[in-house]
Amino acid sequence: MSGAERDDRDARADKRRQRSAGAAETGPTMADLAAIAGVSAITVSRALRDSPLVNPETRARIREIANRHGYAFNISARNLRLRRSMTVAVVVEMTPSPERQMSGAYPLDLLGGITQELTSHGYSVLLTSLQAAATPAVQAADGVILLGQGAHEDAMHEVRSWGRPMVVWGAVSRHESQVVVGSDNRAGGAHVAERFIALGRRHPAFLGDSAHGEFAERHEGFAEALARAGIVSTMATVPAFTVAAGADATRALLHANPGIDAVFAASDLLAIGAVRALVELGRAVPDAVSVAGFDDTLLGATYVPALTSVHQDFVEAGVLLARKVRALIDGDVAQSEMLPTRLVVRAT
Amino acid sequence: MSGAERDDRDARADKRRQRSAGAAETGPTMADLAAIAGVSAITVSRALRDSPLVNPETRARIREIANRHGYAFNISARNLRLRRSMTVAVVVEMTPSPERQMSGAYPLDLLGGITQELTSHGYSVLLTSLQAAATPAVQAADGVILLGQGAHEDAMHEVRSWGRPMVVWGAVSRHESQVVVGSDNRAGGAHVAERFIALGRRHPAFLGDSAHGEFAERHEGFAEALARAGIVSTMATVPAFTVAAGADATRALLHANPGIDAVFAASDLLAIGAVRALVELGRAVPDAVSVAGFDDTLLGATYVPALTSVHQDFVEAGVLLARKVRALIDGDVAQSEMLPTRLVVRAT
DNA sequence: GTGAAAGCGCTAACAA
DNA sequence: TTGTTAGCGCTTTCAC
Repeated sequence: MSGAERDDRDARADKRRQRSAGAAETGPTMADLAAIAGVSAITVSRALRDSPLVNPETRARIREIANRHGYAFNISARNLRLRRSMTVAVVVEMTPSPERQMSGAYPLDLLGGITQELTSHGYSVLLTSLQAAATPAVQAADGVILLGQGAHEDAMHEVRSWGRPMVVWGAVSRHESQVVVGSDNRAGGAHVAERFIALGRRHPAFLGDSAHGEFAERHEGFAEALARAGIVSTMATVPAFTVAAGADATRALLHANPGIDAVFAASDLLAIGAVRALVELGRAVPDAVSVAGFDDTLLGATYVPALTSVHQDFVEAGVLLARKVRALIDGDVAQSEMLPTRLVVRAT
Repeated sequence: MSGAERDDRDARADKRRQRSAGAAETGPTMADLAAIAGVSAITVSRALRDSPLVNPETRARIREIANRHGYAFNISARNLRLRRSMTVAVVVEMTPSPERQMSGAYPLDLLGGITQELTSHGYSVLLTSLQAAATPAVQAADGVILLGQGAHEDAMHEVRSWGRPMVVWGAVSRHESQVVVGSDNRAGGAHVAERFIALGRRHPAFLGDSAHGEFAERHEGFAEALARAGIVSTMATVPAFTVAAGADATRALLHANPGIDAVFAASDLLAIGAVRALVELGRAVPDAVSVAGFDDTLLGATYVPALTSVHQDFVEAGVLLARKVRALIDGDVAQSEMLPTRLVVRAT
């Protein structure tokens, strides 16, 4: 580095220091690196982006200088210039409510898949709750992924109104006009039905709530598969998705229908409630009554008796969600998609 | 709006369309609003920020115009100008490993608290895994919150090397030089010890791993409180934090020390493993052997028998973590802090 | 109470 | 292969 160049750089830095007294120390800019390397700023820009336009030697030299001077890329400047944020907002329901109790770490797996896929393609993941979603940063996101359990129609409309590419996690069949990624809830329900049939069960019941899109799909798959075998199932609606609610509903169910010999619960939490109530009522599980849950949670697998449950792959789902927003952002088309489910047979 | 003004705005928009053909449609800018309102851009800027410098009527008018024209704030421009990102990166271990299995939704609660506190103060939450942490956006964050279980020394050093304000979730006593927020693990351990003592237990054991900072704290609090009562505890180290590992370690423990009459496991998962092994070995829980876990997970509370466990408030912890990075970012000081824990007595 | 000027750091477009 | 020019949209002086 020549003396003149150093002077140049120092002068710049001094100027900066002067202008914004007290502001955060900022490192060198591309212009600084350019001055040091004796090239123009645009060449630095190209070199750092591995543009084929720049001479390999020049690039190597610039790279080296950047490293040596601790150069930090200014992403705001790029985003301003490029008019995109390279950011995807993920809207999650994070506040657990009694009615929508978290049945495990599943959103975390979803988030893991999303983050993995997005960050490896240059995007950042902006985490928001629906309540705090209307911030400028979120509005500026290039795309939105909407997670959250339940009948989140409102959330969907709200987010859609932002006019950004959007992908939703949930019940595929319910939202034709959206790009939705979800598990094949129908097939999951059918798997359970088939198992109940194979076990010779004749009076199965479903524990859940049709207002919840994914639960409704599970019920449909279940009821249809049973119907094909000439079996009619009973529907028991729960007011909440907790163990206690599952137990209460099961007690009521058996009071009204003492002949029930199989229960398919829309979630593992409800299933555990069902097992608990059944045992209390003196019905042996699984000898007298079979039980199956949904989600294949650690909770269910660890419970005694270990719960038979329908497994879904949340990490894969997260990756898929991320891929689809990316496609949408790039102006490509994206289709809704269902991930396969499989029944994990355990003790119930 | 006068014809001339409309022309102005349209001209601008046309120009924009021309320059960046195919680029994303961009809405009006402050300059556009200014032209429409017949004021200068800086007045619009001030009005939109509720600056007291601007006449209330002018402000109202500008606000209205902004709304009517669907004005969207450009956060990249502001950040570039202000030289900060108004962003906090949250580094989470999201990929569950056999050795560090997720024992519940706790990081989600932490994330919930963090997001709530941060977004309500104008910050965005940037979600990253440690693997993908070195992206420009993360590097540009105004602050970093490091989550993640276990002995994450490496992660800490890595993140600290970025030179950003940083706050860590974990074992407070282990990292004097960092700002750490954690539960009062020692007190938690002591609570369990006191209960075991009150129950008349004389041969208690700890199930965990001292290499894990938080676990070590739990053990210390436990052992010290017991020692004060003249009781010596046994330490059983587990190779992993899973139900199976907890069960194996418990079997080995009882083989070596048949007289064990109480087990304090460093996590609920391990505790469940302990209960399982004890029952298999014909030791009644809690009649012959008392068991306590840590985290007060849904998993433990739902298990049969319902697990006695030490509760920590993760949402509150998240809020605290967020508050401390904010303080650090603002150039204030922040101290490490421990959150109280409490013992939730259930069936074991 | 309002405005003019200037520039944050980067990159597309168009030369050379 | 490299450089010049210009400007993304915002806000901090400093002036009126």
